[in-house]
Amino acid sequence: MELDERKITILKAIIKNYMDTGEPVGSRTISKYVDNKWSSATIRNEMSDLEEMGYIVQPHTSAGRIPSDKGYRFYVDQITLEKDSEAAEVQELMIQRIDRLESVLKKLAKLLAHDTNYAALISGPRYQENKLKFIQLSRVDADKLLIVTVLEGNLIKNSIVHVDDVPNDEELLNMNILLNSNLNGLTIGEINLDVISRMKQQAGSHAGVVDLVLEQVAEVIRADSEDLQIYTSGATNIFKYPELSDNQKASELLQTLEHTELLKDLVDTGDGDGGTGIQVYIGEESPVQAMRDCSVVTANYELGEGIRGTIGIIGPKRMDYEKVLKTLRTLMVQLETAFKKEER
Amino acid sequence: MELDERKITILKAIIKNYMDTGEPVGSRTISKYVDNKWSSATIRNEMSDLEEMGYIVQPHTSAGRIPSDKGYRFYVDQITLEKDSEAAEVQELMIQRIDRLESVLKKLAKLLAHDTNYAALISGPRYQENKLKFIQLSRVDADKLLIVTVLEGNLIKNSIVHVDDVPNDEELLNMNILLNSNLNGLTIGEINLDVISRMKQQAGSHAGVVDLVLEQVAEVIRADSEDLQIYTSGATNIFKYPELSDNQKASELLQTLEHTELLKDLVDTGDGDGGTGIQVYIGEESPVQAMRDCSVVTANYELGEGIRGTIGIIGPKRMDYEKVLKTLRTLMVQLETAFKKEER
DNA sequence: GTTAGCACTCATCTGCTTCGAGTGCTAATT
DNA sequence: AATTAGCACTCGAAGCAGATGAGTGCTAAC
Repeated sequence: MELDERKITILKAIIKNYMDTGEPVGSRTISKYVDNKWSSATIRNEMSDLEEMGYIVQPHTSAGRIPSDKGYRFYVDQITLEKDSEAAEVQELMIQRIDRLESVLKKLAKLLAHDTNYAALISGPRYQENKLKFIQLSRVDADKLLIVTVLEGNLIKNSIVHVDDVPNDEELLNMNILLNSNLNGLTIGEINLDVISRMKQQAGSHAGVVDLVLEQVAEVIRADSEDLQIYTSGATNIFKYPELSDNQKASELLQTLEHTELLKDLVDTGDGDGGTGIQVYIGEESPVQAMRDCSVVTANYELGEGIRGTIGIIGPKRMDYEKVLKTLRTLMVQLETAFKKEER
Repeated sequence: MELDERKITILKAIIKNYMDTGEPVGSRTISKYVDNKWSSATIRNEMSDLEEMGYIVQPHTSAGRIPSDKGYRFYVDQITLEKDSEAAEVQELMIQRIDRLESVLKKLAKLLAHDTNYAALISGPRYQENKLKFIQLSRVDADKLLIVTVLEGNLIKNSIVHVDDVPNDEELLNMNILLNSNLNGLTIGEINLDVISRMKQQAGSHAGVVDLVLEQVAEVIRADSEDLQIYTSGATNIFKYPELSDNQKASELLQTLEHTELLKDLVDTGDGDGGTGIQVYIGEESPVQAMRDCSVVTANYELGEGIRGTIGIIGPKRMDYEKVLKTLRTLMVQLETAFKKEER
């Protein structure tokens, strides 16, 4: 059977109506929706065909139809086809200043959740290669040193350590030079025993401090590459959609959103394909079990120097794909622009 | 009427039973619970009295009784009286290393939620006086400066700024000395025009950089004192308690837990009274509207140098107060010990 | 090919009944 | 005087029957 013009119109009408109401939609509703262009009986016949073809389903015999995953998929593919040409209209979004990327991302997630009325998710930037760029030791207390570690991509980490034999100012200066000249540009794998023993030798009486510092640096780098940070926002928006908010489902979904490790399949896709790819997972397509009744839209951002992460929207299958896709596309542009500007 | 021995026994029995089951408890249940020491009829009479006195209520005529807020209050007061003498048994909790206080607190909340099966909340440390302790400028790129700001209490903040006229290494060294000698020990209020103009004068050709730095420092301090950080964990645990998990209530509660600003009344109490005070809010006693069906237990931690915050547990009114109080007490001790050790 | 008409299905709603846990009260017992 | 047995009563929960109505599929007419 063919998906002719009329079937497409009807399918779209069903999806649109269902998006609005969340209720199964019947033949008369559609008939009215198309200004009685076709009678309800005709619509019924077409619906019967559409059901046979798998685009719509009946929750039970005497109810209207709702779109199936396949139906949504068709709709989404249509949208992306149509709208890809249309230039993303840039709304004024307030990304004023990237003071701390992390906090900007959190705010962004909040904004996004509030704007769309769906749940938003954002993964903190992962840095492809954790190369050391800069290390600085300073004394902050009589017996404490502050270690500032800057990684490639301007990711900054601090730690404070207690030392027993505190170097004096001049020794500190030398040690900073020592550290930077030996370590800059290295990844953690490249800091081997050879490098370490050479440094210790050069450090002389303060070899112990070198050990401490290296331990901290290793910790910092490891922590960063292991802990994938994922922030969520607006999780409770799901209560706005009856089909998701029965107790069983809501609980499961919210629990999943609370546990970062369950979400990593959503943000881990950025490996191969390029930066701004947008994925739409409808129902069973989702890699996350608890989201089989939802749709998930994810977008990968990439902010130069290999800093990349993922932004996602989680909502009911009847989400407003058009709006979400557009919002995400716009956001990507803005985020990258803002970052470039800051970067200069 | 007097709360005699028997009434107290019965009241406690009702509360204990209700804690286990979450169902209203009847006279026969209690009779069995006390090994038929008294018949159900006697219990009924006593229950009638207890109801009149306001310690228990009937959800409806033909149901058993459940404790009222007043009943819980009595119970909790009893516990704290009895157990205050008992030394808190220190379980081995893994607070290995305070590398970043923030991340430790987050983990703690997670642990706590998991341990108790209630929702946990933790407020990031607030610093009483944001005095500057140390500032350091370094060049990290051809045209970018890293500003590290350490506040009293070893709170470290970083920012990276772009500058057009980058000072050379020697100038940077001088500028660091200039910044530290002028600003150390000052609060933001104390950095007035007088100080600023004096510094600019001394900075000579790089007065612009001073401006940039001061702007960042001000931002850092302001951001820290304004944004009260509150982390929650295990929010979805509330689905384990039927009396909280009907859709309306669960949604409201979860929404509240998502919005930091609604929680600040819970953590803001630390003003007057000393460090380790533990508060128990039962039902209507809670300062937060959405928690009128819950009980909330909060504890204030104080980690020297005026760093203080709050840890809280949110659960059903029939929470295991004994366990929660004990856990929190233990935690406070551990947290302070771990911090002291790190501090040395 | 389209549509009107009609019998049929089935989830939802309403009212009714039954069931039983639990109460309060009274009278008997200790 | 305190305790207890006994009994009538209350009321939510659960189950069932019928009414309702939205929506369908099918057939026959246009």
